[in-house]
Parts: sequence; structure tokens; C-alpha cells
Amino acid sequence: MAHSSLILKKGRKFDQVIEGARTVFLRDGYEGASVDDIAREAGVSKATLYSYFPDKRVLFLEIAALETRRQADAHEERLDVTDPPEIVLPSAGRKILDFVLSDIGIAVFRIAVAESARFPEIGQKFYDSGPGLLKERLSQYLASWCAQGVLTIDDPELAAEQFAELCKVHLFHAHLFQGRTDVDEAERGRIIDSAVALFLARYGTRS
Amino acid sequence: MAHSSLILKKGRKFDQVIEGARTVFLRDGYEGASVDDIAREAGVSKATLYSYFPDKRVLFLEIAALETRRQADAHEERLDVTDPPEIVLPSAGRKILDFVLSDIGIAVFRIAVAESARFPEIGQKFYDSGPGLLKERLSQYLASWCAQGVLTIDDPELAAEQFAELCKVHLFHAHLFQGRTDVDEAERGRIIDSAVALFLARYGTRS
DNA sequence: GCACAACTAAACTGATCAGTTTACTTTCAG
DNA sequence: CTGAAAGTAAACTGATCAGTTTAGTTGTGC
Repeated sequence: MAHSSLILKKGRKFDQVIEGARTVFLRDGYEGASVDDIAREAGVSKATLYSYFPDKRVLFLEIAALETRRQADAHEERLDVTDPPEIVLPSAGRKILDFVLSDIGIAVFRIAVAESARFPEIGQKFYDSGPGLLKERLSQYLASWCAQGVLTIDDPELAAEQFAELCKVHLFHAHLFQGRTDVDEAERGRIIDSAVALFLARYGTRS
Repeated sequence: MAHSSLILKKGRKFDQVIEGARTVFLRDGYEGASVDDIAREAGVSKATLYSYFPDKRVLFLEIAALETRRQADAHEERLDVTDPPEIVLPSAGRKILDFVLSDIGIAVFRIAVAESARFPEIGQKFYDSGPGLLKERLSQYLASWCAQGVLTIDDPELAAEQFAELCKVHLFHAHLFQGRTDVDEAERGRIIDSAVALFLARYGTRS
């Protein structure tokens, strides 16, 4: 008895295709990736690949969707409303910064920026599952502490985005445009501390 | 007498080629642009184009360099050190925001992000003539007002980048990823006002 | 008005690549 | 064991495109 694989849509190598496409698209971008490369990387014949996906574009959109979902999952954990901003903001900021400096974070950003002119839904999905989702969660957290009088924020959504941007300052551009991959712990900490201080100087109720 | 055109390197149609390449590269990106398209757009034969530039890559790098120079020129005007931060910051912020929301600003950013993995010097040049130059100018301005005790900033370069990022909050991503081109004056003003307030709450000496 | 450089249209080369087809092999459920 | 579904390698089609070549035309300084 045992493994009734009802869930398998069709084909044994579907996952291999997805994994190969992911690798190649993230490494080479949409234009730079060739279908032959993907098939080779996936360890699958081109004919098999084309039995799953009608064309390169659809395969790419599928990968982009999966990858943005994964991005969303990385930000999954709700912010703990019971912890105060002085605790939550530094740790949330660190997670944001670590993600946008990661290889996968940079690769997805690069592709979203490059291809969202050609494929508008890619830009939309990327935004919704990345910056947009973060804004939603963080603004809810901020609003709940406003209600308690610990924070004073007239527009929590705007404030959430301001905080997120402050966390990326300097290092994100340095990595994206100057290839600086050598960002150490201390430097990250310095940026986040400054972001939190700047944020709380304005939105924190006087201590 | 008259027009001794000593300056002309060679060729009467050099400028046409540049202009055509600019149009097509900014519209279609590096991979998306074809040399035939560029020649047609420039109103020039392919052979002429190839008499000026050895290959597509060099032509692209030339356009990217010119375009980033132009970007730098747009930020040219030094900040007037005699005006106080409450005057300078809102107007500088508006200029930053207007630029990054302009068609040309978005197009150059898209190409810099997409191609700086393939052509590292593009990322470097873009950074130097855009965000880097701005940081330099703005941090000098900030430092000069620190000396007078009006501002209190331990790291003016970091603060300059923080301010620049705050000015782009929300609207830049909305335009880049969601194609929102309909950003009105009021919304821009709201973002800038909030950025200035946030910045001065922390770095301004108490009023 | 001549000589020479700049320019042209168009054809061509060689490469790459998306997507298809063919003839064959592997896998596995019943 | 068997037959159908899934997969394979490799050749093929048709298109695009960077870059070259050819044979001829235009513009211009002198």
C-alpha cells in the first residue's frame, strides 16, 4: 500500500524543472537564460520541459511567483505585538537588511526591476509579497503601539515604509551597484541602530 | 574663415548615432535593443554606426556614461550653504523625488540595476554620478550647519543617505513596480514634508 | 571639378535560440 | 508481463541578431 501520490499533477520531473529554472533564471535573468541551459541544469530533456510549460515566458512567470512567495514566507513571522518598539524595531530591521543583502534577495530585486517593464505582473507580485507585505505587517504593529500612546504616528503605513527604507540605507546600494559583498556585522548594526534612533526620535513619545 | 570644426572627432553623423542609441537603449534595455533598430532610429546605416563603435557593448557603455553624466548635471547646482535646513531640505528633497520619478530617472535606474551584474562599471558609474554625488554634496551641506550648531549629526554621510532614501519612500517603488505614473503634486509634497520632519526631529537642534 | 573621406543599402555569415518533431527507451500501475 | 504514460537525445525549423562585406553614392575641402 502506501504512497498514493494523488497530489502529483503529472510527470515525475516537474520539481526538477522548477529547481533548474530557478537556478538559471536567478543567475542569468530572463533574457540571459536559455531554455537549453535550464533543461541541462534540471537534468531533463527539453521536450519534457515543454510538456510542463507552453513557453519560456510562462515558466519564468511561474518561477517569479514561487520566488516572491518564498520571499513573503521569509518575512512570514508576525511581529510580536507584546514586545515594545525598542526591542522589535532593531530585530525587524536586521531581518530586513539581511534579506535585501542576501544573494537571493539581490537576484530577485534585479529581475523584478529589469522585467517589470516587460511583465507588469512581475513588478506587482514582487511588490505585494515583498515591500507591500512588510508595510502591512509593520504598520499594524506600529498602529497598535500608537493606541497605547507609546508611539505617535499620524500615518503608520508611511512610517512603516520609512523605517524599511532607513534599514537599507547605504548598504543596499553598495551591494547592488558596487558589488560590495563584504558587509560585516558591525556595519549592519550601525545602520540599523541609526535607523531606529532616527525613527524613534520622531515617532516615539518622549522618554 | 568660419566654422573650422577642429573639434569634430570624425564623421558627420556621430551625434545622430548617440541620440538614436540613447532612445533605443533607454526604451528597450541592453538585450532588448537591436543594432538595426538603433541604426534605423538614428537615421544612419549600420556600417556607419560600426565605423564609430567597435561593437554594441562599447556603444552601450558610452550611452550609459553620457546618461549618468547628465544625471549628475541634473543634480549639479550646489546647495546654497547660506540657506538654513528648513529651506534647503524641502527643496532638495523635491528635486530628488522629481528626478527619480521622471521617465529618464526610472529608465536609467532600471538599466543600472539590470546590467550592473553583467557590466560592473555601469553600476559604479551610476552610483558615483547619482546617489554617490548627491551624498557628497548633501553631507557637506549638513556638516557646515553642524559646525554652526544648528544640526547635530555624528555621521553626515549616513545622514545624507538617510534623507535621500526618505524622499523616495513609497512613490519610487510604486512607480517602479506598479507603474503608478499618476503621482500628483500633493502626494509628493506630503512625502517630502514627512521626510524633512523625521530628519529634523533627530538631527535638528531643539527649536 | 576632382579626389577622397564619409556614408549608404542590402546582402551575407555565423551564431544563438525558442520551440517542434521523430524515433526510441524507461517507468510503473494493474 | 504488458501497455500506456513519461521521458530522452538529437536533429530540425524558422527567426533574430551582431557584425562584415560589397559595390556604389553623397558631400566637401581645396
